[in-house]
Amino acid sequence: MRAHHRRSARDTRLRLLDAASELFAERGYERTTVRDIAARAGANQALLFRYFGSKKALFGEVMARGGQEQLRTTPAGQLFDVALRGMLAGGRTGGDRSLEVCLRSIGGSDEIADALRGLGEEYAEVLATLSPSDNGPLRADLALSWLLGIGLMRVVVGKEPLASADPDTVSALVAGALGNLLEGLPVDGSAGDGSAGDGSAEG
Amino acid sequence: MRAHHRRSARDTRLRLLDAASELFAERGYERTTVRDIAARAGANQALLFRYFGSKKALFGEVMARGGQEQLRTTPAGQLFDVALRGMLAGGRTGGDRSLEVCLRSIGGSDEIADALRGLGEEYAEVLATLSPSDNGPLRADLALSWLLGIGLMRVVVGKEPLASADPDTVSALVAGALGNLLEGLPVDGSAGDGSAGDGSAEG
DNA sequence: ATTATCTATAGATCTATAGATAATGC
DNA sequence: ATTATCTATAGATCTATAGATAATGC
Repeated sequence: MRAHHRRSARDTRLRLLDAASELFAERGYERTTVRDIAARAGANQALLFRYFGSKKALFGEVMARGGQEQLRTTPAGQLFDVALRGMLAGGRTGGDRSLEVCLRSIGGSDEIADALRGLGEEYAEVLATLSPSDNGPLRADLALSWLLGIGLMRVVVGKEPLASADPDTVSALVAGALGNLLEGLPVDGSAGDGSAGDGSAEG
Repeated sequence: MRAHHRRSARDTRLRLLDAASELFAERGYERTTVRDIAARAGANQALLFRYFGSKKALFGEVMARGGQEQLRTTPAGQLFDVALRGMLAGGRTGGDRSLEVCLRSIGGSDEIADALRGLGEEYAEVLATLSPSDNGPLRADLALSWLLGIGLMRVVVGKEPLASADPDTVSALVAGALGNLLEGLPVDGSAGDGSAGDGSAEG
């Protein structure tokens, strides 16, 4: 049972934010109502508007909060595999679910597509440093597309056998094929020394 | 100007079906209203219900109509490339847009996810025949995931440079990488072959 | 007379707000 | 007294239906 130690606007605000993060990841933006969020947070629905202004503003805070943590804490060479595994886990590891939120919210509104494009640009920028060829950015987009497509089919659509496949197997298959595409990907374990992409390439 | 030669229920029904196909592909299921459809078809909104019963039933007819034509008319070995190019064209070639409809409608309702899973199963079944290995179905799912992910990033999200990339270039890059996956290269031949894989270090 | 089409509206959501109530700090 | 919370409802959609009207075939 939820224990409302005291009446605290800060606590309630945080509970709303957490509830929104979960529900957006589970159902996407459109299918989550403000009443759903308030109910899970154990708060009154009117408080959501008091503390966040609007449902869209709350969505913005959710995306801003998690979002780029994974990007900052992961070396470029491991980013793809880490993000893929996070997606394959589907929230069971408590990691960042921003990509999942976007996947489930696509089609909802242009703002959602903008959010996914923005997040994608940050991922792709890092991945592009792994491919020295002139179309490195395109290769990075294709790698990111695969990541999202796998999340779509596994987590959102639930297509078998992918939905129940062992993460190690999926990761190995994808890494093998992607080795062709992103030359810097540590297919052999040693190529991705953290300095490979130096950070000077794309800004 | 639209010329209503005569009052024909059959014609009106067809115009509604066409308008729905276009709009669902452009905006997805949720963002398309029955009034939008009726307006584009030049028909009254009430007729949609008279002729199809409900918006969902109309969606079902749209999906059933196009859907599997591509599957029946394309040899297995070309299916992936044909479907990928259809997706890259994004409706400009007048081909089947069922996959695009699904992509834009994801998150709308469980029925949509069901529709995409069903369509995906038919594609994956064909693709699986290209990979003789024991995890052929999984490889097929991964190929299909890539196809959908590319459509998602290019058509729905509009991520650059992928969104403006030359279809031939994209097709060549993807085919090169997928050659590893679908033609049975033993990427996953034995789990102990750690050199080919992710390394067990998850990060 | 039949049936394709249109008008008007019920009924179900959902976001958002205004104003009342109740729990805190002083 | 201040401010966190709750009640009640406005206002905007959207799907779907009932019943009226108008264009066809006989």
